[in-house]
Amino acid sequence: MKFASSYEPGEYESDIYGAWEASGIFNPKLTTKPVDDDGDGLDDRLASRNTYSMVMPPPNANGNLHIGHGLTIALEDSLTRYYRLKGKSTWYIPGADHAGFETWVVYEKNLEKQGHTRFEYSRDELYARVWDFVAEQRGNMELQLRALGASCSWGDLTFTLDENVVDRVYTTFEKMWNDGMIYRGEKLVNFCPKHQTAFADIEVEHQDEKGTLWDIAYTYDGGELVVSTTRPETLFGDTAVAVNPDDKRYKDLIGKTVRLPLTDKEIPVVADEHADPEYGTGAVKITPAHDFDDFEVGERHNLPRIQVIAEDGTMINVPEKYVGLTAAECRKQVLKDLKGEDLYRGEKKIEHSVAHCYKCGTTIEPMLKEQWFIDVKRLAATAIEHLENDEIKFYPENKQKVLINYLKNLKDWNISRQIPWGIAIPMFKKADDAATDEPDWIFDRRTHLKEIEKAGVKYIRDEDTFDTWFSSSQWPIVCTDWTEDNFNPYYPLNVMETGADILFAWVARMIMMGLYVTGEVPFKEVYLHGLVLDAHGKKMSKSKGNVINPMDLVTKYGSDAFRLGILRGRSAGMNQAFSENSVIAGRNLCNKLWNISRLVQGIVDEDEEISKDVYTTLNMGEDWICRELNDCLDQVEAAMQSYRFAEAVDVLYQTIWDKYADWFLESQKVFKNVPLLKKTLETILIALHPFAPFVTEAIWQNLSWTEGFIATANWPEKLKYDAISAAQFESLIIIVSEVRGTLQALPGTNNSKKYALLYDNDSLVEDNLLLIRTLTKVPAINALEGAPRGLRLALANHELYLDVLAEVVKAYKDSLTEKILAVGRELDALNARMMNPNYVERAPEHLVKETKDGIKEKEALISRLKTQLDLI
RNA sequence: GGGGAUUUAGCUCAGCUGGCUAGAGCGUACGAUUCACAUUCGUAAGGUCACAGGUUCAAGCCCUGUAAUCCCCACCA
Repeated sequence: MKFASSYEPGEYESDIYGAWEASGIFNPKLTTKPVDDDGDGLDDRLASRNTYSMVMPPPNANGNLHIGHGLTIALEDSLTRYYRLKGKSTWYIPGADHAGFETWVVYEKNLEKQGHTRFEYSRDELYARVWDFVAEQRGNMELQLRALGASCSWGDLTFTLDENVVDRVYTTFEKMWNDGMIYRGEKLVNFCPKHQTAFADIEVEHQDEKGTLWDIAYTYDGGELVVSTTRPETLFGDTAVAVNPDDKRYKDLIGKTVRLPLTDKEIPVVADEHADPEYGTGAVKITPAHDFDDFEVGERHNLPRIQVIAEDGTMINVPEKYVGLTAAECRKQVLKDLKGEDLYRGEKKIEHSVAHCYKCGTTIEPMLKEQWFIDVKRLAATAIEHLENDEIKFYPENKQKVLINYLKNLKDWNISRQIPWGIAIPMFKKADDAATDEPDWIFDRRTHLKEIEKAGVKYIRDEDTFDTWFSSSQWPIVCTDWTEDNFNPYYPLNVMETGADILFAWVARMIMMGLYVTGEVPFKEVYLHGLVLDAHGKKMSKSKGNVINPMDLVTKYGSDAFRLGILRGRSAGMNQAFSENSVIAGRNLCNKLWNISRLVQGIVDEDEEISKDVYTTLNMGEDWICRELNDCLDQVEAAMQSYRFAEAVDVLYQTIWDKYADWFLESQKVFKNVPLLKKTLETILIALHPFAPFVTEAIWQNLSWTEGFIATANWPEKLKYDAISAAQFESLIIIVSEVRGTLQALPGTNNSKKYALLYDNDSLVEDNLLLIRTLTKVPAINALEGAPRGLRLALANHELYLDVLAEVVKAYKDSLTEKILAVGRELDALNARMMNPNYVERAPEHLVKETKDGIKEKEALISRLKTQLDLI
């Protein structure tokens, strides 16, 4: 016997994955290069284009997968496998991320542990070291993807630092440079003093904190202007004081100057909307080099920018006594000195939000730096145009609007990072001593060289690297091997599946860059998943100790169980709870399916004649299951079409368990239809395969009559059945359920063994005596002779009695009365509906008819129940 | 300040274009059991669909308002 009594995933999963991978079935059938086998000069692929493509959001190359990856793979692989069964040339392209900043942080910590710092090495040395570090750690993640069943095309795995990625990034950058979309600007950037790098706006986290607002007097002849600030230490960088133009209090001061405290400087008073008359004193000190708003005020009024805090967080360009102090020390000293000079005018506690480094939590210091920026106006405008044109369908739908809203307010994109671990920015600066007419900066791909020479002029490499999102934004282009001069059947991607949290950081940028490079949107649909929360809906975090490791669950319950479990109760864009229980439910389904197969194989084995392959339906249970399976296939297909994964899994669960096993297979213990058993089992196995690939394949390989891999089977065709016969089985289900329910409700235990069933004038029952007896377990079913006796069942169109003594019926009286009342209430509701002339007139005809039929049925039922009650 | 969500059974969630007599899993209660499966089988209890109005023959679903919870963006001198 090939089938053990329970399914042990650990015994099958890795072998199955190995066999799949070795067979090459995960590779796309169509190439990305032109094919002309028939020699007609036309690309043959155009005719046979039937593709389904998707890229995997690349997990960190040297990390481990977390629960979010588990969900990602469950979603993406289900789609991939579904469309593969549907006959598409599927291409699920795996990736690995160099995870610029993340990896750098880990590496730098490592370096520090060994007593070194980044400053001891050149950028090239650091890059080489991190490369080795990553290479050492690499591979785990890829094994874990396999364990989760990801049916991706491994030969096409793209690492974000691969040569072709860098190539594409440089090509795009060059195009943008030539198009004048790249500029070098001295701007304020979010700078983390600990990590010594700049961040994009999107990478900083704001937190509400308590702070102090100090009032400081800026004097002038004949008075003083009191300003409010949370950062007194930056006053040395003040180049103006702003007041609101409508603020009557300060009207006369506009255009005059005031004395900058603790210095002998005079700074102007300017009128600017930025000053809010309601806040503080209504007068704001302007420090363009250390505050984002002040920077803008400075631009409007052409104010100088004086940097007073250096990258290491100490004071520069300040009076002698403050130089070299840390910002915090300087603040203390300044406050003390202000008090000493009687310029301190009080303080109050406030709450304000402060930017922090998302990795280390250090307060972000806005820092004046020369950086590379992308002018996003054109990119954003084009993206908005295509989005408003509905060229990309979003799941959930509302994200389309959210994205457009974001793009409308997008600021220029800082793409420089001061981290060695990344793609070098291919820009070179003219050496200082080269006084020629040549441009200051030139583009060149030779980033492996520290300096280059062009037309006799020496240029020195910019040491910065690209923001990871700049290269990631071209991921669909790179992964599908898209080129300018070649038709590509896999671009645009059919779908982009990723986390809702990176809608702005990644999805927005892929759309902008995809359009810029290829002129087409990079994908047709976007599915965004939310966070996986713990069982109580709380965010998982190490500090809370509620982190669930997907691989632990895979080991414990199997890969399929994990996939089924994590898809359950999940819908697009929502943060949703997850617990081991749902994985257990998934495990149970796998085991159920295993045992279903075990039973079917057993019946097939006993079959004496070699059965025909062609099935026919011979009795109503068989017609019924065909109808139900067709219905199930319809629902699964509809669900997959609109990314309702949980619903697809749910429908399959119900169909397999409650319909196939509980009713159809039970009925097959009476009538055995071997060809149909084979056919229907194949149907449910294939339909479940996208979600539970391993157990379905394990069964497929163990069954005696199946061939090849289920992973490349054809999606099942609809089954043929007789509709009337199928409907009759529905009646039989109602009869059996009523018998079971009534037997349970009767006093005593083991009732099903005690009481026989009596029927009168009922062909459905008469024709199915054995089946009903098997399903209800009653000892006998007899034709009623003479007057009715026993307990009449509350069924509309059947004359069925349980052969029980009068006293047992009496004990059942209360239940009977209750039942009559319940049916009465339902009848009243239906009658009320029919009494409403508007309903009869305006509701669709079929509903009115349904209501009428319902009334008749309930009336008949009540009269029968009443007769029964009268007999007692 | 701007934007986006959520609120349905004890818990976690479905309920797509209004037709609902509101579903599932888990949990609970009761019962079963050599003969595919205790990772099992059967039966049942459990809901003012957050609240208040409105539209409609008909509202969990649409509209208006309220409350609670959450997220994102901007601002906070």
